[in-house]
Amino acid sequence: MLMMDLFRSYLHQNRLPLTHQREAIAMALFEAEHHQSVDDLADLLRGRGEHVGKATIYRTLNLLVEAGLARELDFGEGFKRYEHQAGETQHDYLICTSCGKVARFRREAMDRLQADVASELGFAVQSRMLKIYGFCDACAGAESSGQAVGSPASVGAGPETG
Amino acid sequence: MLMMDLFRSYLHQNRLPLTHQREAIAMALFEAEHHQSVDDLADLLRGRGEHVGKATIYRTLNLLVEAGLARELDFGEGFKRYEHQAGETQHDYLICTSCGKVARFRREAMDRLQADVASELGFAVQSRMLKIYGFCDACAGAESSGQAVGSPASVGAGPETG
DNA sequence: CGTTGATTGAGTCTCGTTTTCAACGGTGAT
DNA sequence: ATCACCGTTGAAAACGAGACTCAATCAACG
Repeated sequence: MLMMDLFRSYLHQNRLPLTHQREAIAMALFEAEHHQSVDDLADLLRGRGEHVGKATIYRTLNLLVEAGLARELDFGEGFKRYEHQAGETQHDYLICTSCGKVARFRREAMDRLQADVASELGFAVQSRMLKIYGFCDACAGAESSGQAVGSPASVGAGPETG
Repeated sequence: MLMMDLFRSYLHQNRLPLTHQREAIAMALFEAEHHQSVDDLADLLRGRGEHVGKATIYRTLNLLVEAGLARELDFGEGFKRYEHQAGETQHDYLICTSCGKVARFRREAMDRLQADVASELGFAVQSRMLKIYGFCDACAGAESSGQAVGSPASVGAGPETG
């Protein structure tokens, strides 16, 4: 697997040992289709009969992020999620504040806009995180749409409203 | 002050009392120019001779967010920040991963892009959070720019890399 | 193989945020 | 004004994600 080779290469070049645990954690993340939490990964590994401490999962995920092979995500759930970064181009997120569904999308225009703004304000871009919050198709029907001042404050899964 | 009136109105319509603490906290946030942490606000209030417990600050900030008068921000510092939402239009953020400086910007194109994507994917937008990470002018000079696989993993104030 | 130096993991610690609960205080009615 | 109702307050405790500790373990290289 390519991703695994890249990880091995990263470890080797930084004189870090490739342990059984690191391999198992990286494999689990690389094989996963969606963004995984640390607990997700712990469960997944336990299911495979692997004994891996959570501290090690945290440490290995940080390694993978440093290696550029994974990205850290925060959908406001109170804990982080991780997804592998298979050399894919940057993508952005739509998040349903009702059911929590996350959809990914890509727009060239977004990259251009980012480059324009950055050069204008004198920033050298490293990465970005765009999250658009709202209601997905399925959830749009219901919802009391408590709009700001004056309503019952029925905001559900309150996102990072910024 | 307009913001304060809106808050009063929100409380009244929801049959919630306007306490001295709530007024003090809201005032402090409304008067603040930049995004404040809970500790910032606690210090500020203490400096004014107001005795307000942190639990109350948290609770009042949540109220303000529900009222649509404040927004919650997370710049990856390990704690949340809040800024008042004075009916201003949506804005986005550039964050220096080296010194932590935060710059705000606005682009019409961003709103259009958001609307396009949302309608295309069947989402009803509530809000968004766009954070562009990179190095500001001042910090761009130094930095070993540890680029992904193979380098010393010298990632500094690692942002939400997603 | 043996040595070296980093990793592992169960448990502990940290710290932001939430909850608890008894005392307190707005608010609207009287 | 006064009262009663009901939500608020705040100190302390609880909570939870994530980082740290340290002795035992293990990968890697000669």
